[in-house]
Amino acid sequence: MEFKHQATVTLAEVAEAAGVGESTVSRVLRNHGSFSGKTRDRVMAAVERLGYVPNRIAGTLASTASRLVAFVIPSLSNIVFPDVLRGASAVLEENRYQAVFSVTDYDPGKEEALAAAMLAWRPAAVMLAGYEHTEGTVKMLRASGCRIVELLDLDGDALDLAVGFSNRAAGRESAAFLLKRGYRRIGYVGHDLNRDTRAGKRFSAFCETLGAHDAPLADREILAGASSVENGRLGLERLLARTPDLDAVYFSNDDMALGGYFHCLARGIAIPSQLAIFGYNGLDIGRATPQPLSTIRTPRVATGHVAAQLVVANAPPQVVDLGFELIEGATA
Amino acid sequence: MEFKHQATVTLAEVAEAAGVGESTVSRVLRNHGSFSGKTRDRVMAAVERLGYVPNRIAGTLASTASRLVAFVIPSLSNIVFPDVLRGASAVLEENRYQAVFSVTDYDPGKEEALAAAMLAWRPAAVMLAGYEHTEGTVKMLRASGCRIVELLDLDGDALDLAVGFSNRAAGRESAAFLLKRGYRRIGYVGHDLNRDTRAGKRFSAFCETLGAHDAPLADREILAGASSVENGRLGLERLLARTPDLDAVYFSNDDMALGGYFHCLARGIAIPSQLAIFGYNGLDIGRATPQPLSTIRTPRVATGHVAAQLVVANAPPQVVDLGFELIEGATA
DNA sequence: AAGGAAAATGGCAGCGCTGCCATTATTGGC
DNA sequence: GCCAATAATGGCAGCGCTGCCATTTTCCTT
Repeated sequence: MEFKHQATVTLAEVAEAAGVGESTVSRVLRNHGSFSGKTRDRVMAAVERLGYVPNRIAGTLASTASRLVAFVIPSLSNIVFPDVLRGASAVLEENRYQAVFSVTDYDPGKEEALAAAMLAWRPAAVMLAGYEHTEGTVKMLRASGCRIVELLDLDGDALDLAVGFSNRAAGRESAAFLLKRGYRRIGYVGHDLNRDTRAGKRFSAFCETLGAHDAPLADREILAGASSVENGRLGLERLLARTPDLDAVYFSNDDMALGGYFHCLARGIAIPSQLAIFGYNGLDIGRATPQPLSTIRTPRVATGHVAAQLVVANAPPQVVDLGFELIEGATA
Repeated sequence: MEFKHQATVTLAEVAEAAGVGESTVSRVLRNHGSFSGKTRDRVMAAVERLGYVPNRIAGTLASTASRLVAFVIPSLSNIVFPDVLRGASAVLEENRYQAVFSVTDYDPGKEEALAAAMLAWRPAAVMLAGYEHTEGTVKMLRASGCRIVELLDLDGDALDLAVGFSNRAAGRESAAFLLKRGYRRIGYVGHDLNRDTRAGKRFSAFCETLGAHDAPLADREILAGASSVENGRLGLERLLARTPDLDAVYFSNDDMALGGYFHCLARGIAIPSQLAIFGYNGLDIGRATPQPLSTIRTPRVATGHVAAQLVVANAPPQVVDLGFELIEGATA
């Protein structure tokens, strides 16, 4: 059922038509090596006339140098990953690299299978989210010899390149901020933390910080499934039903926090006097709500951007911490 | 600066190690043709032992059959396109196809350049947004012989496959709904319509329908740049400053509409009694706001899903209308 | 005008695999 | 136990390009 390409024009045909050798056409098209202006014109004319489109498959095989970059990402629903792709694709396109991707649904087993499938394309680099990979994935990536970029998480040991920030630090600073503001009865609303290990790291650092200041987490509500606005709303509703005297709630991210915010609006719960809300990600929408959301802005696009630049430049192994920014907002 | 792969294991080496011929290894790995169980085991053992990863570049070149699907999308910020990718990638992964993408920023010239770059990978299919392409793009795609899928727009003539719904119908139904609800002083807040031609189609059909019912568009505010919540807020603010007596506003999409909604919340404008708000896309967040957003829900994920299925099945040229759903909500 | 460096060009092996064909091993029927 | 099917298997050309090397042409110098 695979598609068979029809009569495509080849380099040899262009060479024939232009009355030059194959290597000359190749040199002209890649603008590499020397050739006369006259020859260039004749080649380009033939290319134009025949509608020749170089075959990168053949080119890549012949040169054993790849301009593919593979992304193995957990999700496309969580805006984080499209943002990373966006940052990366701008750089990659400029440098005539091609991005290929696949989505793991936060499943490490699937990650391994998809990483294997990607390696079959012999990419210049594989970009993955975070540090949590199966042993098999790590072994395979190591053996492949291609660059490995771990994104959006610096709490662990990098295999090769790593770009992002510390989720633990984000959790810590979020807690410190709420404590500084005087909140003591703090709850948490989150989504499935086993799958989203980065959210898990934020949460545990958050709790540790609270504990260290004698204000241990008062209650938590963890919803199955992915993060969403509706789950945030529902989560806060349940949490407050159980523990009504909270004075602040930390959400696993802005989507969830917005759900909480809407819940408060709908129930007439005064923010932040009656209940404070704190998110994570710094989505644009959080800055357009009647009260700007208190949150942490993460460098998602920049992460993709820098990661792609490192790959394009074939930079030596390194860890790049892009940090994050706490946005005070008006909800906490 | 391109990356050179190091000593990779080849089919020939596996064949050697397993003590069989190359073609046998190839047959075993692709589970195609006949071979004995004993041979299979020996081959698989050798594959395992050597850590062999097949080279799809070479395989694709040899078979001249591609399992790549190329996406040329306008944006990754607009949730629409990640949603389409999500729907498609699930199907593609199941069928061992690989997705490659690039982002045009709504620039037709860039679309042409990127489409050319994609064709160089000899994909089984190229997926593009809508029908508006440069002459060069169309010519090139046609000549490539690969499948062409136009997404999210059915108002025009399909080149090959098309999956989505009619934006004009969406605009029409939105207008009809507002009129039916009794609104007569209707305004519009939108983003750059020259670039986002689908939003432009909705808008013109919307206006035509209003005009046909003697309630022509009262005023409009078009903001430069991409759609965003903040632009929606700002747009409504400006629109109302100029034309305060509007009773309803149609937004180019839900992001913009949410901005408008937040503006009303912040200014104490009663929704929908004082001002009605209508969006487009049917984002989840619009259902979690205190008043659910009145909007049209579009089948974004399904569009990607169906498009991928058609490609995988190598279906004959056709147009698939997935329709859309009007969500009454509570803001209009 | 001759010599030599530099520029321009062509030829061809080979990247790692698949598809085709030829060959050899098995199997079953009577 | 013999012959025809059928199952297994190997050999090798060739997918379209690039990289290397050899060759030819051009352009200076002196």
